[in-house]
Amino acid sequence: MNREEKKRATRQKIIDCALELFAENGYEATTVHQITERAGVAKGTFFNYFENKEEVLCDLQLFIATEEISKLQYKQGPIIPLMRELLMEMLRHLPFNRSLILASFQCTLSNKKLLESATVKFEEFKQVLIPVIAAAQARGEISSVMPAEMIADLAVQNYQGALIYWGMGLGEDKLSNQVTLSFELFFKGLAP
Amino acid sequence: MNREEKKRATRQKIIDCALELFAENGYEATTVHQITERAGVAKGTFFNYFENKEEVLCDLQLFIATEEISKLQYKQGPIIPLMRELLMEMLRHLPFNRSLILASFQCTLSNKKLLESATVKFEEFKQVLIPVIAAAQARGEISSVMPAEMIADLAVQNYQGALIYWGMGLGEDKLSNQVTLSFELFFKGLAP
Amino acid sequence: MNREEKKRATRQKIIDCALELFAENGYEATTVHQITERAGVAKGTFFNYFENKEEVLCDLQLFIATEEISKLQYKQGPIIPLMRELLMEMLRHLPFNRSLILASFQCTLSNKKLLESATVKFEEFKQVLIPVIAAAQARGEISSVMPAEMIADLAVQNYQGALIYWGMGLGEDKLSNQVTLSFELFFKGLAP
Amino acid sequence: MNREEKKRATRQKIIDCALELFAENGYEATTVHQITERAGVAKGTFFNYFENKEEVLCDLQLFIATEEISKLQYKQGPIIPLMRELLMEMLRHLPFNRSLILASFQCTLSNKKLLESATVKFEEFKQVLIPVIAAAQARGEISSVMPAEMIADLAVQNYQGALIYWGMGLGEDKLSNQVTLSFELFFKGLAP
DNA sequence: AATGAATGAGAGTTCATTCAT
DNA sequence: CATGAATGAACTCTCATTCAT
Repeated sequence: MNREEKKRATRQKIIDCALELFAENGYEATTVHQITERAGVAKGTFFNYFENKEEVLCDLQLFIATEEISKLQYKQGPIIPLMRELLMEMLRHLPFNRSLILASFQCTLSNKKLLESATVKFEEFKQVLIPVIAAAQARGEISSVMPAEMIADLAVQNYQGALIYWGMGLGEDKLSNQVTLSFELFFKGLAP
Repeated sequence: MNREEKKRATRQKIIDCALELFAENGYEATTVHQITERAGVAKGTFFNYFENKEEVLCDLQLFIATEEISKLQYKQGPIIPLMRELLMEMLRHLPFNRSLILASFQCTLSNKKLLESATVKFEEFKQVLIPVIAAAQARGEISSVMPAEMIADLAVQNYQGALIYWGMGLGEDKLSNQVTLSFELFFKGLAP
Repeated sequence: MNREEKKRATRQKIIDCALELFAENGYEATTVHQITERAGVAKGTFFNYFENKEEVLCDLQLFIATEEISKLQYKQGPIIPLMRELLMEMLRHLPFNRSLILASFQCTLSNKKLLESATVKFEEFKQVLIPVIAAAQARGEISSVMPAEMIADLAVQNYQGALIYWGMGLGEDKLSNQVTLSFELFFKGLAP
Repeated sequence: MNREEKKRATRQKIIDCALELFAENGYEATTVHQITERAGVAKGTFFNYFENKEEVLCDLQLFIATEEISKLQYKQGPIIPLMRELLMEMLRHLPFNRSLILASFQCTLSNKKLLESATVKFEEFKQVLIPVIAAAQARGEISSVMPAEMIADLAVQNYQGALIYWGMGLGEDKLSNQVTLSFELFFKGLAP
């Protein structure tokens, strides 16, 4: 392992331990000392990699895999399998651990910047969905009773709701089942 | 205003200012000093009313009006109007303010006791819903493809999801619209 | 019980509870609130009787019954029975409780005024003893190897030592036995 | 001075200043701020070395040099010179300063753990003395009127009594004289 | 005389951050 | 680049004391 790799490894170790601890105790209650201790580095090392404690948050994976979403707009075909595929893809980027999901949420809510950024991402998600939904409506695949924008809103809400609900320890055993189920019902409701 | 009333007023003032500040800055970032300053009392006064900072949280209204829910089990009639009525009743106990809703969530997530209590409440909500849903299925009002428990799970998730989504500043202008919309789609999906 | 008596009773109740608590937790660790709570009065009442917390200390019985001591100088006869009588008399004014004795000491040491006053009292005790001892030496009752002042010093030290030692839970079961024993040996050492 | 030495120096400086201040104002009345101010370090530094304020006490020298005492049991010869030697050895470990002695006592009394530990040490001291005294009685060096245990009790009491008495500013100028004098009389009383 | 809500200075303690080594 | 001792602002919480009732 050369110097560059070692640095990346240290950085990642810190991030991983940080999220672990955030999941256990919450963002505010977690101290830099705890993080470095678990990561096996000195306290000062933390500040060689991050300007301040808040900055680790920005490196945490959020619930929204922006890249996956943006790919959606170039895809074609019936909306339902498309959405299923997208959801599965997004879930692949999430931790398969309830408290980690919840911790991500807690961090997001406890930090103005992060909350803002999450809101923006949701909004982007929605903007990508709208034309896809509108097209599906035009093709008669789903009901046109509601405007596409409203449906997009409900879809995003549905996605987020499933995540938090599951993160709280409720619902199906596997997150993917919880999300799948939610969207099954969702699309049934949208049947034309 | 006599002594007893004054006491109650002081206590309420502290609670109100606390929630306000939690909504602005989050629970952890809010200091007791800020709370008392805004409430116009001395710092020590806070601790005459609450054993510690954490305890104010317990006086905060959560998203679940347990009493309203438990009434549900004694009611009769078609499930959809019943649920609509329940939802409206529950919303009446919530603050009509996005950041207050979000702050409630943040507080819940930042405090183990509160999180536990919220989870329990959701579970109770679910348990009340299950027989109501099962009965509606028996009467053929809603689809029996999914077991009642699963539907109950999705209903609670839907409720919570709408609240958070709206709390983040997304969706409809009015919370009640957001919730109504969500459940409209939800019940459409459940059509037999 | 008339008004005046009631006042005295309240005052005494406060003093008693205070010493009790001092014995349990020490002077500094005892709060006025604890005292008034145990005494069954309101916090404010404490300050109707004492200017401040420190002042209760002054009302506490110390280890030295000054009055008894001063009587000594007018008494006559062989020194050993005289001293025995004095000691027994002094013990009668002490609490028969190890932790109360120890608490008295702790209070004395934790308060400059009280320490000063205790030192003065010991000095007075010594001054009363000196002529008595000198007279006994002149009568040949006790050894003249040591000057009277030195003997007086050792006597007072002996008295205090027995009290503290017993207060710590060590030595004889009964305080009077511990003191008697100490002085028995003391006087044996002083045999001419 | 390297890093490790500097650490030890800082720690010792804090301990020294703490005891100084305890001697001046007592344990409870001394604040961590005062200690660090006098030691010339920041307030936080105190807590890098001690978990809390109470912990400095544990580093304070008590009145009983346990090691010296335990050596006693392996020594032989007439008891009186043996005891003289032991006492002198023990005094060598004590501060030659009245208020420091008194402060040690006050700290001991103001802290349950410390009091317990001091009582245990006194008890140990006694247990070491008992066989030594019994042997001396068997050899006819000292009177057998009192049981060895009782004599041990009085010896320990005598030692402690001399310390406190001298600590209060009374008695001989030098502590060693006060202790020597006390034990001279003590052993005279024990003459067979 | 008794009450107890209000006060606020000040206590112990925490912890993100710095910087000399 | 890693270290960890030092920092000090800021925190929660305590409590003797006051004073309107």
